[in-house]
Amino acid sequence: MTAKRTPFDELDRKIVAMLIENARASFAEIGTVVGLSATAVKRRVDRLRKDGVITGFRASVRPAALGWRTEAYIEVYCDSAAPPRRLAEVARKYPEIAAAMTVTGAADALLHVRATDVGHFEEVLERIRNEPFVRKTISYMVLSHLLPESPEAGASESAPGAYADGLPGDAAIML
Amino acid sequence: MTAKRTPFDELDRKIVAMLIENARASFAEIGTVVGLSATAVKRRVDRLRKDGVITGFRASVRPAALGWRTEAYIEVYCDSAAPPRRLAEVARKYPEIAAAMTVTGAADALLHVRATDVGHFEEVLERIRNEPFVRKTISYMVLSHLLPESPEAGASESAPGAYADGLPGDAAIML
DNA sequence: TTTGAAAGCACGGTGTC
DNA sequence: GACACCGTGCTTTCAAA
Repeated sequence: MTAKRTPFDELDRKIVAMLIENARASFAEIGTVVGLSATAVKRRVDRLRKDGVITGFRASVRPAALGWRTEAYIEVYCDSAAPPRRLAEVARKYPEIAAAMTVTGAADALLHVRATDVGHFEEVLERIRNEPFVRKTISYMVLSHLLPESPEAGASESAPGAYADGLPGDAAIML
Repeated sequence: MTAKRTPFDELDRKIVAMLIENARASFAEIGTVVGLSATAVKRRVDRLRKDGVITGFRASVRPAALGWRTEAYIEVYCDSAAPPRRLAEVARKYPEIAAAMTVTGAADALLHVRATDVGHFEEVLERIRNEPFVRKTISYMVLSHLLPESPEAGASESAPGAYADGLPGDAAIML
């Protein structure tokens, strides 16, 4: 069966789903659930990593528990002359920027920013606004999360989503 | 020493930083780096989990590799009579909603949505707009990411941030 | 399948309150 | 004495060839 080299089959789906829920699950444990030997599971995991499906294994941390208590989204409007791509350099420079992307709509880009408090956020915002190609910004402070503060927050998180076995809310999985 | 029960010391900081980079690191490996025995490391990790600092260990997955190729943010405007809190129920119902939060500004809430394609997204948007208390929505499609598609995406992710050892871009850590 | 490594657990030791 | 923390030795389980 599967002589045609299936890129991503049902077994892979289950394995990925399990690793999203618990990245420290042993190969043997995964194997008993999906009906494979530990060795076979390892081979598949290695392949999934090599193919870029699984990009890493990381601990999920509650930002607030570590002092990151302020969160905001910033719409960035750039000079018509400067490409929003230049924001990538800025985003890499500031660790407070958890995500940066170009978007449709009036703004050129959207930044997801984390800071320890409002004072810290103001300082970060000031630095961004001082970038030469930034014309204007609009900030939206996050007041409270309506979902189990998942990965979106920046950390990957628990939250037993509900898309088959995998969960977009958790790890953006289709499965 | 440390009789006063330190909530989060330098050792914890290092351990968390290592686990964010690699959730599958062995306790012994962590121990040699931070200068502790494997047993001591395990005890601290157990404590960090119990205290809710570490919320889990998860595999990071590239959403596009699994078919989630469309991403958007949706501003939601609610009826003045209905509290945006009711969005929490909606958010839990739809696995496509990766994050939902109340925000400052004109909108009542901001949703982070993932879908397989534009057609899928349209369908999700339609369901959200049909919720009785939703008055209006404005969608911002994500065109491209300017950072290594980190956790923000929904999955927790790599992206070698640069805040001391921990990285907000990665796991929103203060450390 | 086999061999070395890691996890898990009970014990004993030490310093502070 | 009552924690809270660490380390060692042992057994079971797992990973890697």
